[in-house]
Amino acid sequence: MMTRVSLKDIAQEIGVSNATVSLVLNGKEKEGRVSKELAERIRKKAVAMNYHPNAMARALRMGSSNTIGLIVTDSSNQFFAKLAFRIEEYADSLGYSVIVANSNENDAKMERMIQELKNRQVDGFIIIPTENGQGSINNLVNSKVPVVLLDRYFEEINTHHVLIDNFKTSRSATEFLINQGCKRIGLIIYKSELPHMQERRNGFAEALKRNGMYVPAFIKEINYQTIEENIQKAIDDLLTRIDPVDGILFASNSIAIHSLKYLMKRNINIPSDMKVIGFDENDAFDLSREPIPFVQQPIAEMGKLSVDLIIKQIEKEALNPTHIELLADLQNLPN
Amino acid sequence: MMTRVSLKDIAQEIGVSNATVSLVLNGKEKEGRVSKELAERIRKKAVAMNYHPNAMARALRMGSSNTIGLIVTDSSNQFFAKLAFRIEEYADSLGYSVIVANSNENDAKMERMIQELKNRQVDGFIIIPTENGQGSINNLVNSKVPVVLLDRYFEEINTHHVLIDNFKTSRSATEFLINQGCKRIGLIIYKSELPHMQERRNGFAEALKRNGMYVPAFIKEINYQTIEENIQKAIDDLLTRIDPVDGILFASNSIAIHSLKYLMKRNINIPSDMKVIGFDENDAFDLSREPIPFVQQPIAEMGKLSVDLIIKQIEKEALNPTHIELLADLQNLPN
DNA sequence: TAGCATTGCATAAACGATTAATTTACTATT
DNA sequence: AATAGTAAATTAATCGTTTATGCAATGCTA
Repeated sequence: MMTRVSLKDIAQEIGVSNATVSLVLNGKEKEGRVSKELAERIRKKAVAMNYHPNAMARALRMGSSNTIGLIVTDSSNQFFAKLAFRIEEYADSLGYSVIVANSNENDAKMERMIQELKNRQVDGFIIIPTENGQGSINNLVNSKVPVVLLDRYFEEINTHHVLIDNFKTSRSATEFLINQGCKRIGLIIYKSELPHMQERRNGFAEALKRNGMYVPAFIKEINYQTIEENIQKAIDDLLTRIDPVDGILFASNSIAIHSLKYLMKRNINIPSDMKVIGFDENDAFDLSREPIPFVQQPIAEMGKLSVDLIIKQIEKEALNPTHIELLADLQNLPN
Repeated sequence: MMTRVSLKDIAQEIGVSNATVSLVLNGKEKEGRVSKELAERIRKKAVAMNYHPNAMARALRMGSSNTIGLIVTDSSNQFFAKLAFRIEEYADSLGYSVIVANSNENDAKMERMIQELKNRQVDGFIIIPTENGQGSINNLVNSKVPVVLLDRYFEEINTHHVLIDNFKTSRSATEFLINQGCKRIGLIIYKSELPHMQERRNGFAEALKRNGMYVPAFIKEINYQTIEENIQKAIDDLLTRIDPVDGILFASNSIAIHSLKYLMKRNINIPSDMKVIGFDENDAFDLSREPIPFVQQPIAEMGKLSVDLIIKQIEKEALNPTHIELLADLQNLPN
């Protein structure tokens, strides 16, 4: 590996101190009072020698790295993948790099990733927290590390967060099914104490109660780790009742995908036999027999807002916890 | 931001030099000859003080960071997203971190990302190169930076690469369509000089020639940047001929998705009106009216092999360029 | 022409780790 | 008792930056 060009190399070539070179290359020649001609010579030399600053050395010295740590639960999930992509894209345009880590919905791994990213001197975190990751997040917030929670949050932790209004969104998704003529509507949702899931659940319940259609047994809670079996069982349950459901709301992207696969396997026709609506966009929703209606979260905007929030914290220090709740559209609705 | 605990802090607390602390925490107490009791005290203290080494300082001093730079063209594409996920997962199990960057199929951005990752002292690169990124890759290889090309490669650059046998795979995908009874088979493929695309094209042609069915006009080349319009035009062309095609091979994941959406819009029924086969898995393939046959690349294995290759280079230096070509299965075939 | 400000640059410490070289204090050997 | 050997630690240099401080030389003022 060819040895890299350092400040010192430029300094030696020109015959000045590396302090001078550093000042010039950081545009501080005014304050540093370096003569125009010398500054110009240094800049030329830097380009000629193909100099690039060592980000590690700089981060070490400065105590900051112009880097944002992003922790998602599963970067291979299309929703999070797009979110990560947008975040990287926008942060890049503002001169920040992003390091993405996966928690796999595992609290311990999230904690480990936080530590790893801290070791890498990231200036702040955008995090999609895991179910019981409250402690880890709390530690971050208490130690004044810039944090933005994304897509999910904790009631007890008063920090910045960006997400959609899950209650309203879920309610209107449910209302959509009602308007489609469904009489018995089921919900497949993660068993989770996280408020964003609770709100999806509550929004669902609210819509049904308003219409006198609320049946607790139609709500099926499943585990992330055993999603496939749980979904099959849930659907079997919902279908083999005396009063089988005629509509289902899927409370997440993965739930929707797995459910649709199983419904297909069971030869249930959508929407003639069963009407459904899912969360978060997926190519599959557009390509199924009939387009599958879904809740489209404003991914680019969520990404942009969380980057803005994290950078504000990084650069200004003081900022009152901002809670952003965006509206989500329903897509692929039948006309 | 609470100030982090450093080696020096531990050293001061215990009243020894930081050299001693460093030796102990790196398990070099034997060579450094530190007494058992002191070593134990140091270790205890480190845990008690919640010490975590500063990765930047270490990287700066050591000249390496235990980090792999991964450059993909689009991390929001399901194929690359899963690849990245597997790579991160496996590298993590070996004690390496991965930093993922996007090139957006843009040569200049790839070059910029290479530079950024270099600045971050990554120890090696796994890269899915862009169309004209040959120069950038060549520079890396020439300066002895560990590199593994993934999914694509360049004829002229003799470096490590991991990909599938695109010729054979494409040929058998085409043969599948032939066996399904297709008489006029089209191909939608990126206009690209990259050998992996050429091979997909050649494999396609080979299968047709063998069966006396080769018609150059059935091959439609499209641009990545204007994929949507190009695909629509390509499909329109293929369908409005005097001899319209009755089967299409899609040479990439995104091509397949866009094409399927358009075919659906045009009300072409698959597989009754038209038989197709795509590349790379996608949830959408399983959920469409009829499951869409596709070439399933061995993603986990590709990821694992490229990580192994890059780490071997990082740790051993000398290693003859290894060219790995894996076999890919056809999935979702009708029985 | 002494005094003072300004210009133009160099010096050196610091960030947090690693490690070769050195020092110190014993113990063992002859 | 002198010497050598070893165990246990310290010292100090180093990685590549940034930046506060120092120090000449020059210009300006009175």
